[in-house]
Amino acid sequence: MDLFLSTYENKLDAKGRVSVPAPFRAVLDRNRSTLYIYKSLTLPCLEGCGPARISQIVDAIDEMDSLSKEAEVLQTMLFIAQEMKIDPDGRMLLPAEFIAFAGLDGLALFAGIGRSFQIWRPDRHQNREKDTRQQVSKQGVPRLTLGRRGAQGDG
Amino acid sequence: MDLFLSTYENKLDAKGRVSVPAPFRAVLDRNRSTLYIYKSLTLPCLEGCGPARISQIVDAIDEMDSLSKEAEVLQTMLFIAQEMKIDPDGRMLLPAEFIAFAGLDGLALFAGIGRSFQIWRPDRHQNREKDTRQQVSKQGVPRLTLGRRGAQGDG
DNA sequence: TCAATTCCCATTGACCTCCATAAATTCCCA
DNA sequence: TGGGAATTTATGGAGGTCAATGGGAATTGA
Repeated sequence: MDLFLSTYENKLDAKGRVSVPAPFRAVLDRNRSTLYIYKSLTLPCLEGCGPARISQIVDAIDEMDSLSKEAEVLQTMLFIAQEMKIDPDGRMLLPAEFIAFAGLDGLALFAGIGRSFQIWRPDRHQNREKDTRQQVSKQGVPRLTLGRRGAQGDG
Repeated sequence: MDLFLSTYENKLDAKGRVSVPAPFRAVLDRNRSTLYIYKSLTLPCLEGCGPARISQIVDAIDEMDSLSKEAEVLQTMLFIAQEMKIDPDGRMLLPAEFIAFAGLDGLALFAGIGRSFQIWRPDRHQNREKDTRQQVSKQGVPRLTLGRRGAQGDG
């Protein structure tokens, strides 16, 4: 199974170019997938995904009342998403608006979270892990039910 | 996957000409599709799509009582739609009525929302993203049935 | 003939590709 | 097991290409 995992910290040059971590590129190449980046609706970071996730959103919109609040949220996800072209050296060009939104300043931290990944300003991400550990020590961890769901063909 | 995504802001000149964003043209060209523009029935913006979307509307009308109010609404979408010619430089000529309807004044913001796109006066559109983020912070993101095995590996 | 539209050309600037270097990792062989 | 070579990756810079845009000429139609 193809997954985005681990974290990588790469430099963001003055033009807004940043290398997509090679392991992430490998996942995309394997599926001949294009890469979509959008500003998170809930966190101060960027998110990246492949076409499958985009298709889900489009299909979901067609199923619902296109004037509902829910549909509008999903439509927002579409028009804030951008298709990224990866150059021959494995870099993508982040629009200035995205850089500003995530507060990136010369560094970009890629955090793989399974079927998608996030791009953080490194120091913000550090706080995030710390905060999570604090919360866990207070409230414990969520239930993690590793049912047979995950057992289906992974290879 | 042929979809309209992301946003682009182009200039509208004194003749009413505006460049159709190259990625949108690519989608239309790939399907040898003509472009249709019409005034939104519900929002102060224009909408654009290819023949496939028009066909969906036509089919929907055929399914319903042709004398019903609902059919009349959908028929309205059809007779206000105009086929756009795209000149050799990738521009279309917006009718004065369309420009006035959307309140365009020298700028046109194209917002891709999947199988269609919208054309907004930029300042009107800015509020939409902001409103959506407020909505999300209150209500959360709509459920996207992350279908079992929606995993083509990249989502 | 006038007005509106379509086509053509030139300019600008953003984007993409190419090249070159440096660092890190992997591979190979002793 | 260790060291060195080869490959891969990350990064910086420069140039070519293409999209966007403005202006004007040619065409069309009333």
